[in-house]
Amino acid sequence: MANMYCEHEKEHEAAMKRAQENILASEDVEKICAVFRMLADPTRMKIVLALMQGEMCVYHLAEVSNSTVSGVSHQLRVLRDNKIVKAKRFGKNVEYSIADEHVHKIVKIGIEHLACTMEK
Amino acid sequence: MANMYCEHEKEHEAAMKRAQENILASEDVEKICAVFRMLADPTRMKIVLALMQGEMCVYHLAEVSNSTVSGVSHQLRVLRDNKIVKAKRFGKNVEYSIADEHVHKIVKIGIEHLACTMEK
DNA sequence: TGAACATTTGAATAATTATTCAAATGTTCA
DNA sequence: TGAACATTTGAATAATTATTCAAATGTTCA
Repeated sequence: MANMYCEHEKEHEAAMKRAQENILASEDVEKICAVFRMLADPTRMKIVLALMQGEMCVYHLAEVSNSTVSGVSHQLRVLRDNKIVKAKRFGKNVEYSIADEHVHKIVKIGIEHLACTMEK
Repeated sequence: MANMYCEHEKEHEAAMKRAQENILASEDVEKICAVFRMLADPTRMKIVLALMQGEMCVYHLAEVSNSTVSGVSHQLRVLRDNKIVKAKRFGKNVEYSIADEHVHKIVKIGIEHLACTMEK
């Protein structure tokens, strides 16, 4: 075969086709990113890691994440908007919790991945 | 019990303790975030989604992600630095692939989570 | 009702980061 | 060696976003 771009051109182009037919073609890429973007900030990650241990109110989350109540509340808003956490009011307090089981799974695998890459 | 902060104070403080004893106390929070930060950008996510279908060189990745070769190369560098992808040179070309199985898992669960939250 | 407390919100500021363009580096092959 | 091509790199610019402070809203209880 003359004029090859690279040694594995056939396989690469087949993979490209699969990728284009797949989710990549859709407008969902931005939405998938948004899920991970929620976990990409230290304050939000601390909030999520804390809530993985149990439900908590805003004041406690501020303390545990070494942040201010206002700052945590801003981040809780975006976490709520992106369905990472959910809120329930109890009187003057609002109790936050992890929105669904996928969040637990994702974070756990992220930690596993990190552990793996560090031990090498 | 007089002077309660909130109805579930006991449970919340227990969860706080667990969180503080846990990973939260360590300096690893930033490192965990870094893993997710890699998946939080559309260009990088397109690269990763493409590579999940098979190995590819830079030129193909630029095409499939609707980006420039230079832009993709910049992103490939940070993906490599964070152990999300790995590179292997074949003559003039560099073939990229997903670094390990955790990356596949994380992205798949992210997509599942999205699907779940959308159908509600 | 109004005082006390918990949470949320908006606007401003500072910091982070993706993209772009030009130039450099690596590799093959005649 | 040097021409051709693939990839990488550095610096500059533009855009995104976390944090902060002040003010607003929600809720309880005397």
